[in-house]
Amino acid sequence: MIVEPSTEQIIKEAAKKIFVRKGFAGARMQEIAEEAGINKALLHYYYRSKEKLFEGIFSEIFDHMIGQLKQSVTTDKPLIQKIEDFVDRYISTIEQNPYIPLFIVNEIAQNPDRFVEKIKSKQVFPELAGFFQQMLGEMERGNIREIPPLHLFLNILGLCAFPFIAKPMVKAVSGMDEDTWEMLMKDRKKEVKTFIRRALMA
Amino acid sequence: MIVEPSTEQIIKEAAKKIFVRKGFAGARMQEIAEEAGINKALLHYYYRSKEKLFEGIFSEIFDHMIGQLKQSVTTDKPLIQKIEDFVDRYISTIEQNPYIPLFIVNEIAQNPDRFVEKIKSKQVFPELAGFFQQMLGEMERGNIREIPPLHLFLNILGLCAFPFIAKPMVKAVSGMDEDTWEMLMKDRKKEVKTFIRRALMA
DNA sequence: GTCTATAATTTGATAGAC
DNA sequence: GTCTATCAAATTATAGAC
Repeated sequence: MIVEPSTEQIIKEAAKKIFVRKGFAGARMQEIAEEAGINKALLHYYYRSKEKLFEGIFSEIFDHMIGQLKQSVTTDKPLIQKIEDFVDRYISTIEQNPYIPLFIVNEIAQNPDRFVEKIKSKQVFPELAGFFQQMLGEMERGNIREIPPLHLFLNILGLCAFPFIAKPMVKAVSGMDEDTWEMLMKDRKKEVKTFIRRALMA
Repeated sequence: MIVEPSTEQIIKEAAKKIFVRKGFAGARMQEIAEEAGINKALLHYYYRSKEKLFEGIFSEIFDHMIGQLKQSVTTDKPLIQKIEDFVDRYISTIEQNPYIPLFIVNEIAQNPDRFVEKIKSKQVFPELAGFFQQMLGEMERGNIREIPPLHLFLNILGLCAFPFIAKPMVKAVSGMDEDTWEMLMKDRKKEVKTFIRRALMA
């Protein structure tokens, strides 16, 4: 049974697409309306303002990413496998939404205060603390090499997310075409996992 | 002998500051004028339009970064030392201009075509090709472990740049204050170099 | 060169008919 | 709910005096 999407849903999808590509400052209500196949007035009928529309979109996207992030970290597996699950899941998520990481990082940078409160309520820190404890435990037991957990976490995030954040720059600088890029990314999960494993294993 | 900066130079500095923080779409000519301590009309007197002003700023910043990048890669040193020099230099450069990486990546993402031509003239690819050849050589000789050069290069770039690109997000998510962040970054060069060395050495 | 004042354009938001 | 028409504010750009 196929339900056709409500106007509200159509607007949300259109807004998501435009906001994610152009950012809040660069997005135009007119463009969102066109993308949705309606007019500007209707945008304001459903959402009172550009600000409110954006707020809804951003929350949805951010919650989804945080949710993904938590899932891999919360399981009961041994550290190395947990890290590799994290890499697989995180890169898969990004591959499906390649513009998202740059979008999130950018909007928070533009307006950090707006998000501090929202994020606190997400309670991601306890999960991370557990993850870090597990790292420290493995180091004490000599199973992995010494490295401050936060640096290791930054390394993992960076190895996963950076290529997608920097893709337009890398392609421009190297003159790489889209096919070559895709071939490169096809191996990315494997290469990242190998790189991390080598760095951690004594 | 101290020469006081010309109005043109003052404008350029002000514009750089505002553009880098807000991006092209988010920056306002009024704000740039205020930052420079002049009025909007004078901006248009020296640079014809917002677009032209931005173009000049971006080129200068981008050229500087590419120049830094090339320097470390072009020397005659052994690979591992070349990589470690690169990390030191790159992170130092970023620390002095923490907003630059996100700015560059973002503006290229917004308007890739604008830069393809400009970048080609920079001839960064030959230098990179030499760097990659050196990597392959070291792998053949068994001095470092096997890894596709482009992946290794992405890893190095990501490990250096990502923390600064994601700083606002990381701080927001973890509730970290500025002092703690600075303590973390104080060790960043060392941690990155160690991580890479471990991953490469058999 | 630098300013004030203002034009021209873009853009978010609303009024009101259907 | 959806549209057309229009307003109000913001923003880039220019004219013209000094």
